[in-house]
Amino acid sequence: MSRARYTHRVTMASGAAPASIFDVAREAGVSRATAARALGGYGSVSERSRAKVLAAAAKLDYSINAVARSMVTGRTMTLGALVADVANPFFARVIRGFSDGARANDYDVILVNTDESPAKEERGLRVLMENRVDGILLTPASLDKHEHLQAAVDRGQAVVQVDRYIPELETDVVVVDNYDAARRAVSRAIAAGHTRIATPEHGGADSKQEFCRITTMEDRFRGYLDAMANAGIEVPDRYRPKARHREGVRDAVLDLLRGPDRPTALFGLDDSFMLGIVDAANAENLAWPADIAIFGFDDTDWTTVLRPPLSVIAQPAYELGLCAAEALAARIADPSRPPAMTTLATSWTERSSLAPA
Amino acid sequence: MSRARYTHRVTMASGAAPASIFDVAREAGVSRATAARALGGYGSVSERSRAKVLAAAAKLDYSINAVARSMVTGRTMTLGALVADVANPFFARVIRGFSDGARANDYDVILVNTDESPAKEERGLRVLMENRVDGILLTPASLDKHEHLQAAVDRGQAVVQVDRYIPELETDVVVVDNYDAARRAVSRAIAAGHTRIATPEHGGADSKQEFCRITTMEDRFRGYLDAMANAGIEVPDRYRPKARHREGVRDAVLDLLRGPDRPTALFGLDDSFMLGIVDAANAENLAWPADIAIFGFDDTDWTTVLRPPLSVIAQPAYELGLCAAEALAARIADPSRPPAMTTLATSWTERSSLAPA
DNA sequence: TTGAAAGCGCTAACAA
DNA sequence: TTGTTAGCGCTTTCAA
Repeated sequence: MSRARYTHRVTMASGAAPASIFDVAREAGVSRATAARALGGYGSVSERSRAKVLAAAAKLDYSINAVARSMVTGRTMTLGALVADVANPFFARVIRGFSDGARANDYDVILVNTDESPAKEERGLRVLMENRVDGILLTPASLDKHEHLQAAVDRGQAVVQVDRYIPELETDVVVVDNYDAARRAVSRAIAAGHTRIATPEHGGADSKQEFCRITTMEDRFRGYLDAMANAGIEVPDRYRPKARHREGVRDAVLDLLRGPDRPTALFGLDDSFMLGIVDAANAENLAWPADIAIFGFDDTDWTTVLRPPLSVIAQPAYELGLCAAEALAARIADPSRPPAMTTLATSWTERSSLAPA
Repeated sequence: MSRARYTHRVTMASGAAPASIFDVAREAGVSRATAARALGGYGSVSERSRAKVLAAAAKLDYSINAVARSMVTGRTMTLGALVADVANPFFARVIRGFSDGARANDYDVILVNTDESPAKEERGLRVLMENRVDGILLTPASLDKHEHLQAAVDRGQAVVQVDRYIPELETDVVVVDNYDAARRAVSRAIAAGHTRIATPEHGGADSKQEFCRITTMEDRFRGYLDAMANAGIEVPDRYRPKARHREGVRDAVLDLLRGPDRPTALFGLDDSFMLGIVDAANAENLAWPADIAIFGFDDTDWTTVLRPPLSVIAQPAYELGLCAAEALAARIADPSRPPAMTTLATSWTERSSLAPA
């Protein structure tokens, strides 16, 4: 019986067990159900009861036990964020947007990093599902390995893919127009007079980690290739070295800059690629745009601190996360609605001239 | 009776309710207790039973319900991160470290942003406590308003303060040696020959948000003042304009650069201050270190992309979060141990010369 | 080694 | 409007 429990509590150290709804009900002189109704704001309660309950709750410093509530409602009011790496500024902004969107819909956010590793992704997914999150934001680690994701979706887990996506997975998707953004930016450079435009491609070996294909990078690269092709410009293989990470890109670009037919423009596929490109230009003592034009993805803080500031494609990272939260909230409310793909617009900000010297 | 429930389930859409430990037990032909012991790896179970249970679990695609487990164990194996803003690269790295440290101790992380607002902090704290997190990482929003934090600590909530702290709160603390780092860096600049060193101070009005004092910024500023005082250099008021955010700092520094007695060096108290300082130097077309020396806090990506790269104080942001997670794990394991303050070392990286022209 | 049964704190169906 | 009661899925005594 409950009595035993309360007798027990008295013998415990102060503050050990927080007041339960039972305590509040007793203090207020009503039943648990009435107390729950008053505190939860559902059902009907008389003004008098409500006042008594609220007073009792305040007196006892009552804090609802969300775990117990989840137990019976079957909903945790929690969303999972399974992203590559919060320390990456882009994902950090996505998560901020997701967090705000979740909050606006009364959800909390559990964060798990995958480091783009399918194995960690699988582990993280399991953890989130064990915690019975109501929905999951996912930036899939790999286009290829995703049986675990398929299994989760098959089980009915609400999932939204963000930034990149696995086409086979029938989930909501929130992305930006990567292909178009890249194609338009490169076309802009071509229109400005460039023909020798190089773009380090995402890929290549890495001792630490297997390579995982990502739609985002592939779409952007396709945009580059198509812009060049549309203009009738051939892209020599050496203008598209495969590289990863700031350092790898730096080295690849250095090779390029020191070799024959030096490109007149460099296009960066994301923030780390841009950093590597600028590193290489700095190392070769090239000024932009006089010696070389630099443009590419992600309008991070630092792009405006350079002299001159870089021309960039800005992604609505925050909105990506915000939309993802809204998509999940909508799907949870109506699981039967067909999966939707939301494509947010990027914006092109031309700062330093793109024209060749 | 349970039977009713299972009859019910059959009529539900496929995949609606995941298998419970009851289902696994039935499938394996053992009791719930035995199934739980086999699955949870506690108590004693015969090899034969264990095998049967594991096989049944695999067959039913069983996923333990962490909510139900928390209900009975009284632990959620979840930690809360109540930080200013994940989108801030510094906090993003702290959170990454925290997340890794949590994972290493089998905890998950719930993330809540406070935007340095005591009101949001209070709300976030309530949410986390309602979710019965086992511990909370906190970057307190304000030195002044913290009754809610005191209440949480009084209730026995495990808390670790990170980056900055409220001395009155008896909790574990993980910070860096802000005062020392600032004092040493400024002393270094003085030794290099500077006397006119200006430092925008954290403060001033903001229409959007009330101002909140933070130990971190105050410690750093004290370090600057003491370094100057120790060298017998007087700091005119105009060398310490109050400012906030990149833009505010930029404007304040512009004033300074355009006025009389232009400083020969600028010290930035954090990443956004550094950005504002560089913005101002760029706007005035000043080159560093020839026209003005720039140095300060946070070794972010972009400080090495400038030409020449900036001299900076690097904070172990990741380790800050990692240590916080360890501190919480230790406190949860032994709530009676006395609160400890961990101070991590910063490192000074001198890149561009600090010497005045 | 196993099983029966109590109960964690809450919600929700039903009855009064 | 209120109270009674039956669970949610799990862990954990206590017996067998």
